[in-house]
Amino acid sequence: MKRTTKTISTVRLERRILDAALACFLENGIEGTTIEHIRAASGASNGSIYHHFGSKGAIALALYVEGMQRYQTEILAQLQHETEAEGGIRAIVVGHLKWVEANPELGLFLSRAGMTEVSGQIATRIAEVNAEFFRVVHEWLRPFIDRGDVIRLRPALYAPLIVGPATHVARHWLAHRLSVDLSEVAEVLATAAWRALKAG
Amino acid sequence: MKRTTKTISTVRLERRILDAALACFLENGIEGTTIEHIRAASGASNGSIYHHFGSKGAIALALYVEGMQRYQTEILAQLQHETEAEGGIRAIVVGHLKWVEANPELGLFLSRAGMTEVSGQIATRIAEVNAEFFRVVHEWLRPFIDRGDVIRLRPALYAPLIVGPATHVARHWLAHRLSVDLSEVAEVLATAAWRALKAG
Amino acid sequence: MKRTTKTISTVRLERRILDAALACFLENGIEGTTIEHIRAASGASNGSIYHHFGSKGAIALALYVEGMQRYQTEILAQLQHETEAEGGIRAIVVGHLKWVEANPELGLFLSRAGMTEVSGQIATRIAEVNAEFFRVVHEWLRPFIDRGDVIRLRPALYAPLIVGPATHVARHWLAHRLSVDLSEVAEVLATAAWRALKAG
Amino acid sequence: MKRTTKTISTVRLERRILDAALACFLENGIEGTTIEHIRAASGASNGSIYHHFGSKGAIALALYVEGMQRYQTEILAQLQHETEAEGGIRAIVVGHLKWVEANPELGLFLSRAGMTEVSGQIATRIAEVNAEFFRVVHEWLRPFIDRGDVIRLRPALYAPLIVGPATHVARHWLAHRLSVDLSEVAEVLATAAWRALKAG
DNA sequence: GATGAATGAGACTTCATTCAT
DNA sequence: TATGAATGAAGTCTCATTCAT
Repeated sequence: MKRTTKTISTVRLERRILDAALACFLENGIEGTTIEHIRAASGASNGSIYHHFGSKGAIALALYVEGMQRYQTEILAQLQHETEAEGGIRAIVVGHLKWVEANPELGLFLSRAGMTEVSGQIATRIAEVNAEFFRVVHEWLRPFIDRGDVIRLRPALYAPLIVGPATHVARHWLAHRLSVDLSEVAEVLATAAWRALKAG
Repeated sequence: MKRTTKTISTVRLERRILDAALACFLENGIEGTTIEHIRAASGASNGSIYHHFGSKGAIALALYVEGMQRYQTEILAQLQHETEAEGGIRAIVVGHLKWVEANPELGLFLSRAGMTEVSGQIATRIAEVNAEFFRVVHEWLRPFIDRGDVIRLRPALYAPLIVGPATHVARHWLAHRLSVDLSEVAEVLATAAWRALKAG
Repeated sequence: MKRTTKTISTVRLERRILDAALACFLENGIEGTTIEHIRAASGASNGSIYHHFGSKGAIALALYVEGMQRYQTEILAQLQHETEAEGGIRAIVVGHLKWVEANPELGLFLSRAGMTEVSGQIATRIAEVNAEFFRVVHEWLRPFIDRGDVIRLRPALYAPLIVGPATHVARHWLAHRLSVDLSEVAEVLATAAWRALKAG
Repeated sequence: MKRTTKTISTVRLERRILDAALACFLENGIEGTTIEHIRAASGASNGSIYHHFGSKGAIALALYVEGMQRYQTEILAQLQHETEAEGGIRAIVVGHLKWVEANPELGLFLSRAGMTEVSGQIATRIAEVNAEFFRVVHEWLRPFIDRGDVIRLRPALYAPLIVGPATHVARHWLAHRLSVDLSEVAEVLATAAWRALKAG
C-alpha cells in the first residue's frame, strides 16, 4: 500500500515536471527556460527537480527521447500495415503530418531540439534516433526498389524525398508562418512524394 | 586621407567582428556565445564591439540579413536566366545545394537561426525574408502554372516541394550526419522535384 | 535474540558510517564532504545517517573525540611506565610518531581538524582536550623540574618543546611532503627534545 | 595622467578586495567566506571581484603567495646578517615569532591554508614555497655542520628542530589558546633550539 | 530503525551592458 | 573611435536537513 501510494505520487511529480518543462521550453526555448520557470509551472520545489533529473539538460533529453519514441512508434506502426510501395510512402507522409497536427507542441520541441546546439549528449541521441528511423524506412522500401516499383537512389536520399516537403511545411506551420489545414495538404504532399519516387 | 584610413580600418574592424561572431555562433550557438568569445576571436575590445553593434542580438541579426540576402540574390539571379518551368525548378534546387556547399558555415547559421527562438526582432525579419522569397518564386512560376506545365497547388506548397528535400539533405549534411557530394546529389533531387511538380 | 541482533547490526552501521566519513573527510576535507558522499561510501541511507548522528558536524565531532582519546590514552599509558625525566620525554616523542605512523589517516584528520575553522562546538572540544593533555604532561614532569633534572619554564612551553618538532615532521610526512621513516627519525627527535629540556 | 589615475584606483580596488578577503577568511575560514561577504567588506561589486580575480580560490592563492613571500623575505634577510650558527638559529626562531606577532592575521591565514585541503593549485604552491624555504635554510647551515658546530642530521630534520616548537607555540597563540608574550618566549625557544642542535 | 523523496536557502559564477577615460 | 574596468541581475546547481511512510 505504502509503496504503491509513494510510487504513484512520485511518478506524478516527475510527469508534472516534464509536462511543465515542455510547456516552458516551447514558450521560451530550452536556453530561455530557467529552472525557476519550471518550478513555478510544475509546483515542484527547485530541489525536487534536481532530485529527479539532475540538470536542465537531462529534462530536455528525457523529453526528446520520449517524444521521438512516440513519433517513431506511430509512424512505423502504420508502415507495417502497408503492402505496396505507394501505400507505404503515402502512409509516412500522411502519418508525419497527422502526428504533427495531433502533437504540435511536442513536434515544435523536437524540430527545434534537432537544430539547436544543445549539450553533446542530446546531439548524439538525436543522431542515433534519426539514423535508426531512416534505416528502418529504407529496410522496408528495399523489396520494392529491388522489384522495380521505386527508383533506385543512394539510401540516404529516400528520407529527404519522402518527408522533406512535409517537414518543410510542418516547420513553417508550427512557427505560425503558414496557415493551412495539414490533413488537407497531406494528400497533395503524399501524391508528390510518390510521383517523385515511383519508377518509370 | 586620415578619414579614408579611419573609415577603411573601421570597416575592417566591423567585418572582423562579424566574421569572428559567425565562427563563434557556429561553434557554440547564439546563446552559447558570449561577447568575451567574440572579443577574443576578433581581437576587438569589448567596448568596440558595443560601439559598432550595440548588442549581441544586433550582431546576429546583421549576420542573418547579410547571409539571407546573399543567398536570395544568387538563387533569384539564376532563376532569371531560365525560360522553362523545368529549367527554373532545377535551377532552384541545384542553386540551393551549390550555395550551401559554397557557404557551409553561413548556411548552417541561417538554418539554425531560422529554428531557434531568438529575439523577436530576428524572428520577424526571418518571416519577412522567407515570405518575400517564396512570393518571388511563386510569381515566377505562375505563367507556367497557368499554361498547364506545372500542377496547380495552393501557393504555399510550391516552396516545400521544390526545396524541401534539398533543405532536408543540406541540414543533415551540415550537421555532419550525412556524407555525400552535394553537387552530385543535386541532379537527383532536381529531377525528383520536377517529377513531383510537372503536370500530366 | 532479536534485540541483540538489532543492537549489533546498529552498532555496525554506526561504525560503518564513521569509517566511511573518516575516509571522506580525509579525501575531501570536512567541508568538502557531503552527506551524499558518506552515504555512498558507507552504504547507509541518507535517513539512517541522520537518524544516528543528527548532523554532519556531529559525525566530525564524534570522530575527533574518538581519535583524540585513542591518541591520549596510548601516549599517557606509556608515560606511566617511565620513572625518569629523560625516559618520559623520549616516550612522548617516540610514542607520538609511532602513533602517527600506525594511524596516519586519523592523525591527518586530527591535525587538520585542529586547524580548520569548524563549528564552534568542535573548536571548544579541541581546546578542552588539548588543555587536558598538556596539563597531564606538565603534572607528570613537575617532580623532575622541582628536583632540577629539567629546566624550569612557564608550563605552556613544555609541550611545544617536546612535541613541536615531532608534530612538524609528522605534519609534513602526512601531507606526503616528506618521505622519511618516522620510527627511525623518532630517536633523533627524542634526543633533541631531551637536550633542549635537560638542566645544566 | 588618466593612466596614472586609473592605475592607482585599480590597484586600490584590488588591494581593497584582498584586504577585505583576508579579513573574511580569518573570520569565517576560506570555505566559510562567501563572495557576498567579500563584496560587502570591500565595497567592490560582485562583478568587479570576478573581473580582477576570476574565482574565490584565486583570491586565497594570491593572499597566500603574497603572505609567504613577505614572511620568507624577512626571515631570510635576518639570516644573512649572521655569521655564526647560534646567531643564525636564534635569528630564525626569534624572527619567526616576531613576524607572527607583527602579522597575526596573515600568520593565522597562512598556517591554516597550509593545513586545509584547498584547491590543488594552492597545495602545490604551498609545497613549492616550503621546500624552497627549507632548502635555503639548510644551505645556510651547511658550512657550520661541516665545521662541526652543528650536529649532522638528515637535511629534512633541521627545519622541524628549529621552528617546530615556535610554530607550535605560535599556532596555539594565534588560536587564542595560549596567552603569552611571544617576544618574551622567543628567547627561551631560541635557546632550546640551539641546545638541541649544537654539537658536543 | 530505515528509507529516500522533498525542501529551499544560498553558493559560486557568468554575462550583457554601461561608462569614464 | 577605442578601451577595459565596473556593474548587478540572474542562472544553475548543491547540500544539509526534514519528514512521511
